[in-house]
Amino acid sequence: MEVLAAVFTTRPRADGTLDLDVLLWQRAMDPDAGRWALPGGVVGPDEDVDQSARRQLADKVDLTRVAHLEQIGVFSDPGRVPGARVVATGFLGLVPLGAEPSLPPDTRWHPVAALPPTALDHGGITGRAAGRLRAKLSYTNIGFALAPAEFTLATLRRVYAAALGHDVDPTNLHRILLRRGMLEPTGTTAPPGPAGGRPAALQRFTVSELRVTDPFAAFRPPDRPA
Amino acid sequence: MEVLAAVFTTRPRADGTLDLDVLLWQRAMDPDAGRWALPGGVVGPDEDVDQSARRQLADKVDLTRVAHLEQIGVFSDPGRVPGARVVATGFLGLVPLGAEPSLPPDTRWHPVAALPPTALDHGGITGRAAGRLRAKLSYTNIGFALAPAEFTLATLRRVYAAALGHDVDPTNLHRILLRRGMLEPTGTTAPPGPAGGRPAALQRFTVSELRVTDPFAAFRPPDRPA
DNA sequence: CGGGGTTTTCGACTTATAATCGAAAACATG
DNA sequence: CATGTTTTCGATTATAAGTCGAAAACCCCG
Repeated sequence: MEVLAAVFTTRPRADGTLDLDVLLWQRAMDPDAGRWALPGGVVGPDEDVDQSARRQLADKVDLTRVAHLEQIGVFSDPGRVPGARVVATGFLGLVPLGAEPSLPPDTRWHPVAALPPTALDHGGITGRAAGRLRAKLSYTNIGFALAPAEFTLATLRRVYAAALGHDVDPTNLHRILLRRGMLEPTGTTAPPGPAGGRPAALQRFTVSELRVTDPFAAFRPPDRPA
Repeated sequence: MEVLAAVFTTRPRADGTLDLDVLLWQRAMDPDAGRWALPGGVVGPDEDVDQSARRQLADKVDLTRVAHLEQIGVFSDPGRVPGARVVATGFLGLVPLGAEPSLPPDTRWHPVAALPPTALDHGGITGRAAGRLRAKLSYTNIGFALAPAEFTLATLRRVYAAALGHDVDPTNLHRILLRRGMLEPTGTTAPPGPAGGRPAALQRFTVSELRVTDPFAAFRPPDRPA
């Protein structure tokens, strides 16, 4: 029994936009030596898989500030690794923008849109994790785990755009997150950029743990509060 | 490594409404002798957990017509069972209304709303599975796995009401499922009940595998098709 | 065979939420 | 202080869901 974590963050690109990256380390030994793998390892006898995933990230890639970590599924194909059968629990992890830890050698962030050759089934696990992230961005407050503690709406827009893979409308983003009570202004403003312009109000997420908004109010009972 | 499946179906109650039930068997041996447990068992060396769950259901409770089966998570607390640590993968299974198989002795359907004393952590797993079912009813076509092949809108309403735990509006149910392209009329009608009344048009789900409707179109890019 | 009772179906309206657009606000620079 | 830039927000439109009630289509009974 092992755990494998696809840890994502967004990192600045040259053109000012952000890129969705996943943390991978390059295998030195066979099988799949030279290919890139997800961090993880064997689950200890006195920990559950969630604790184990946290521990492995701290131990192996010095990653202690994972803002969110959740199971995405069990990968148990008998042939997923050569030799004896190893069952893996896959995780989705998120690190806020700008909170990247110093990485050990052989460990690097890679753009999810252009993965290097991946080891074993780690590419598939990464894809599943990215899909889960994209889905949850639209009906949960999971953005808190990708955004910095305080941020401008323009920054949040770039974070969402990077994770979703398409541009988002800033008016909608603001109004929807406000309506759901996920966002609130800090009261302070960020200094304007080099080109001037109105200074942006700093925002924060109201809660820093996963909250689900009713995906659909559909079929709602007559008397239930909205 | 074991699998445990919370298999649900809806069954008629005396008052004409439906009840959401889960399949449990009564343990004869310790630990937790006499308490009720989820069907499942140890994963074999040449099968993955999904195949294993299907096999166990077929072998142990003669359940071959599970219309839907999906992972809901890994349960790995070192103390979840006495003795050596056993990691379990939990599953949500669904059986259509009226498709109940003949059950082995010691195996019975129990109302989810009033579970008998459950073994180990099986009550918690059942709760998680029920929550997943309720969530997916509102943004997927998962109803196909609870409804018969053909059904009237009134029946579907009762199925949804049982699974969700609250009444649903038939007009909304119809219009929403139609709009999403999940439902279509068969062209035939069901005979009216003993009290007469307009005969109901028979309906069916258009697809019989899980389809997710965009939970939110939120943040949609300007040019993406709806 | 026509009226009253029953159930289903659907149109019409209201409300809630999201998408789009553009103008106003608030700053920097020359 | 005029001009350019970025942010913010109000106004409008579009889409989806919730609510209501009437019409449709059947039964039974007198």
